[in-house]
Amino acid sequence: MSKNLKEMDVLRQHLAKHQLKLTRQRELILTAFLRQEHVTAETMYHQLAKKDPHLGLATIYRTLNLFCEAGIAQARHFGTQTQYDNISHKGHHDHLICTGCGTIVEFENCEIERLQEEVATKNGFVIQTHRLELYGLCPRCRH
Amino acid sequence: MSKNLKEMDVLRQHLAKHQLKLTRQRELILTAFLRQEHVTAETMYHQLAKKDPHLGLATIYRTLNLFCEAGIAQARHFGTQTQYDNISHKGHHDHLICTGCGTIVEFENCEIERLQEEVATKNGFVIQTHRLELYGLCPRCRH
DNA sequence: TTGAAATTGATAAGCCCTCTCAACATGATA
DNA sequence: TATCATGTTGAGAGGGCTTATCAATTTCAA
Repeated sequence: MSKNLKEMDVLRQHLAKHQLKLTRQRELILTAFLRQEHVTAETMYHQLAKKDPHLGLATIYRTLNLFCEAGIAQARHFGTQTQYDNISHKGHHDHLICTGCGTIVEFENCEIERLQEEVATKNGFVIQTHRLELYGLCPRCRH
Repeated sequence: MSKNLKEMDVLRQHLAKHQLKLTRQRELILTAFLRQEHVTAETMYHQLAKKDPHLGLATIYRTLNLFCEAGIAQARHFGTQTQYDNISHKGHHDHLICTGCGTIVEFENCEIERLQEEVATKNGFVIQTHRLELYGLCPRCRH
């Protein structure tokens, strides 16, 4: 609960800073978004159809993109679709993605993160964010 | 030269194994593909228009996807387009991307690759490919 | 050389996402 | 609290990129 409030505040601040408004739809979508690790606009569209049958798909896309700008979500292209990851609820994590069944396993590896910083520094870059995806076959799809 | 022959052999073997045929277009596209680091289907379409004005865009897409299946190329979604990377000509590389000016710096880091394998193994996965992108500010954009 | 089977080119179709715009909601202001 | 300028929404049209369709053509094993 308190976590949701925290995210809601991040959103509120972002909205205030850009002369945007907090709408019923944005609250609804944020609440549902925070309950999950990754979502697709399409997925949320179906999930939320029960709570608000008139919620439009365009609004979901717009709102998820808004979350990205606010630093609450992160867009990731997977296959032909865009996945929106919840990056603020818990620490950053990377993905192991099964090319067979689409299963996504999350992982964190400090050592890799440290090496990334090293590479960035060596090139004079300051990292803001990163994305690491390992594609392969999960145990079940390996035969 | 000998390298191109090597790739051509990889393709030939893949074709033979799947009852596919080596066509003039496939040779043409492979030769052009091997000369570059990353390409877009659209890019190749324009490049090859001079050599073969009737070469269709669909054929290029089909052929690049074929190269992916043969292990010669690797598809990567970048923005709204698909980039096809030449992964066999030289080693795999990752990207440092400047969020300020869009500059892309390539890098390789064996240690990171090794740790990725470790993570995959720990989760029972067999990695086929991966993608690592570090987003941040380049030296010039840091003020 | 022949012919079954794969491939091509042109374009239609499909998918995912964004744009458009009239109707509506929000929230700063009085 | 009422007003109203401005942002937002929903529905569908539009758009960019990629794949499917299919008749004509090419490949290659026999």
